[in-house]
Amino acid sequence: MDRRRTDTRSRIRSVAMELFTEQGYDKTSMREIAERLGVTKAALYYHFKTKQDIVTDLFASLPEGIDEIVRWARNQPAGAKTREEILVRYGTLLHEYGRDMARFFYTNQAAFGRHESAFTMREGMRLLAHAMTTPDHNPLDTFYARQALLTLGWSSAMMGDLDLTDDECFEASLKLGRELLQRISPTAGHIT
Amino acid sequence: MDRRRTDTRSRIRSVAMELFTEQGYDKTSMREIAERLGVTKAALYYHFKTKQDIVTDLFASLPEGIDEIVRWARNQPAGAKTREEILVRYGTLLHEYGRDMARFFYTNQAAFGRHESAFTMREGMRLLAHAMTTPDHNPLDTFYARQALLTLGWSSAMMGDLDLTDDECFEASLKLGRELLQRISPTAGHIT
DNA sequence: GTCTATAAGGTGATAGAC
DNA sequence: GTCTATCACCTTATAGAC
Repeated sequence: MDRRRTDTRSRIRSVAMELFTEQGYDKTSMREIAERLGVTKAALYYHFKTKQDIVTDLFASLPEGIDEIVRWARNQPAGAKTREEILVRYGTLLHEYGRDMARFFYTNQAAFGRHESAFTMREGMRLLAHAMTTPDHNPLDTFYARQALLTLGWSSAMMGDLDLTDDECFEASLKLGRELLQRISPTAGHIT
Repeated sequence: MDRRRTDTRSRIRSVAMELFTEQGYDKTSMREIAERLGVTKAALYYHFKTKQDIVTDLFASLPEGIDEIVRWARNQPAGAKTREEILVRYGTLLHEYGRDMARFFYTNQAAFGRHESAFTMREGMRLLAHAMTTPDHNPLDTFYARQALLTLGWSSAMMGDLDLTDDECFEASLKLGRELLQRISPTAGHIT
């Protein structure tokens, strides 16, 4: 049977995720991952060509999710309603991934700073804020849009120690995000 | 004259700051700092015992600033007015340091994760949110307080590319922060 | 798929001369 | 204060046997 063909691969994924969130991407070595797993470094390199590839694999569907929102938004009329829907979709996307993901990305920004294909939350957030302020992209409006989106990201990343469930955090930050969007000029995104 | 006694030391500080914000703390090596400065690594170690010491030195007055706010808050009556004043003081503290500092701390969280004396923005933010929700520390109120404080941090850290001055960012995020604080139960912090 | 062994080079940090 | 030289160790990644 090859039912277990991908077993080691997925064990690598989960151990790596564990260590990355625990101590950071840069501070976690392939040796460490291999040791906790009880295999050798070389075994890791059979499954993943590089260290970065593990991360890319872990969050493959995240840039896809962002991209999907952007594409969806393109076919919508610009305005407050679309802005809010983008916010909700972004929040839902992060919420589905869970707290570990958000914490991982928000704490390890430096690790994926200026690298070729590496996806960053910063980039995703900026893309969505851009879509939310179509077509004028007023700087102050963009500022508000970004802050609203960041509220969603941080809600999972920095509030883990509070006595609130994931769902409660999600809902609370969605409320805050919506409120921040109200600051955007009501005429933005409308043909005048 | 020993007027220039600290010249190299301060040049190290500014070059290190430059590289740290540019490419992250972990990805910047002592060799790199030394090279850009035109000195040897050993010279660096004359001025700073460790790499971490450079960072600690760069932001020495930041934990002091936070601490001062916390101490001030202890002598104030709990309630909405004190909460708002904490927010303003925190914002002003960050604003005075400038964008580079905020960007540095918000992007390099992983580098100072679980380390002895290393100050983290996360920790400072949590202390202040705790002070803002005295004495009951209701989880949802703490959530709102943290989000309000984070708004201030992000304004300098993630908005650098927008066509807004530092002052404009500061004022805009202060407005947002104040608004978020309104969510905190009006009775919080008052003797009932 | 996983192993041993090793390449090739980088890291923070120190000793001791000048 | 700054240098050269070096230590001890770690890193990512690969070749080739099993």
